[in-house]
Amino acid sequence: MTAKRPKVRPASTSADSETRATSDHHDALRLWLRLLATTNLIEQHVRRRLQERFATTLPRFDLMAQLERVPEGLKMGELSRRMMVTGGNVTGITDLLEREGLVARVTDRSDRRAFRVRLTAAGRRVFRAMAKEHERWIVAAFGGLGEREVSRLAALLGRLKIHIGKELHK
Amino acid sequence: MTAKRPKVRPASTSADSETRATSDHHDALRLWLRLLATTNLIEQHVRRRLQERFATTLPRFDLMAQLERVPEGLKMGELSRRMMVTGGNVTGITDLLEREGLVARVTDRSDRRAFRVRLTAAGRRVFRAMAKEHERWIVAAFGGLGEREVSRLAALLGRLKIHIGKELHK
DNA sequence: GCTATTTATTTGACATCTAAAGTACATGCG
DNA sequence: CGCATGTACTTTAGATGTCAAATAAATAGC
Repeated sequence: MTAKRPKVRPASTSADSETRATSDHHDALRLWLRLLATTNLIEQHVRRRLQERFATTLPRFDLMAQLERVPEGLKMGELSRRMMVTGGNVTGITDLLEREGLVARVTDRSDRRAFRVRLTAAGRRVFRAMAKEHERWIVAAFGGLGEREVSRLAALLGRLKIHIGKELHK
Repeated sequence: MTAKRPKVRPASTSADSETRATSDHHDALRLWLRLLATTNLIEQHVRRRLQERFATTLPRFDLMAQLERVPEGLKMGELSRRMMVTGGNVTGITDLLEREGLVARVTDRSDRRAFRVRLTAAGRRVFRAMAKEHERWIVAAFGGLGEREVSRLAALLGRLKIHIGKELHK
């Protein structure tokens, strides 16, 4: 494992399994902090721009993004599942978007408890403009990486995500 | 830009700049969504465990982690900077931790506007227990990756982070 | 020494979030 | 039919977050 690259490790000389485990721990922690920091950096960037350019927020953008792919609209529960947030949360965001006239709650004929949330014409128009810029921001954010690196990063994250999925049920 | 690496791309045959640009865009977007999803998965996992095992939250854990390294304590502003959150936010979290007896506000003799926030003895004890488990969770989360992959991922994220830093000022 | 500005923190108003309780409708089953 | 249970959403309470305004103390400049 350490064989391939006989890198100097400044802090620890010994290579017994005890020490090894410990530095692996620190590696994992450091990696986690870096992953978190990087993601947050991009996320904050996107939030700020959404605010500056469109006076809106990430959760609203996300909700609209879900709706844009489904012209008939989605039920609250469906939105909640797709966005991986609580129902109460979806209620709140939908309220605000409705107040802004970007989405509408349409009563569901087959189930009077439920309704479909859909983008309004204005909502669709606004979303398309936002999505276009949003994509530019993301492309710029990842512009420092070459095509090779992008696919490597995607592959590593893919493996990580799958492992976490299994880990989660313990 | 694209000139440097005339790599073959399995999915798309045409290689004119228009098509290239478009699929790069989608690659970047997909990568971003995966990065976000992976990070959130781990983060939610940690939050849930902190709640179950210690009836606490990630921001409180983070604040205590900052304090643990500095026995003399840190001023609110310093905490705010290190945690990369607003001052108002730090005020709130500190209030709660103080209410729980885990940190204490100590008046600063040299500046009557400020004070130092420090871990109490109980806070230090509790934090050490949490940190120990926290590290185990993280190690387990990244357990699917080998040492090689960990350092590759760290390197890629490092590059990304640096690029974003520059991008942010535009 | 005194005012103008800056710095440290708190407060207040809002937007997200979650978890848990409440409401209203749907559905299964005797 | 008529109730028991389940489902779809909303509501409420509490913790995070942000930004902007309010306080209070330190410091700069004249």
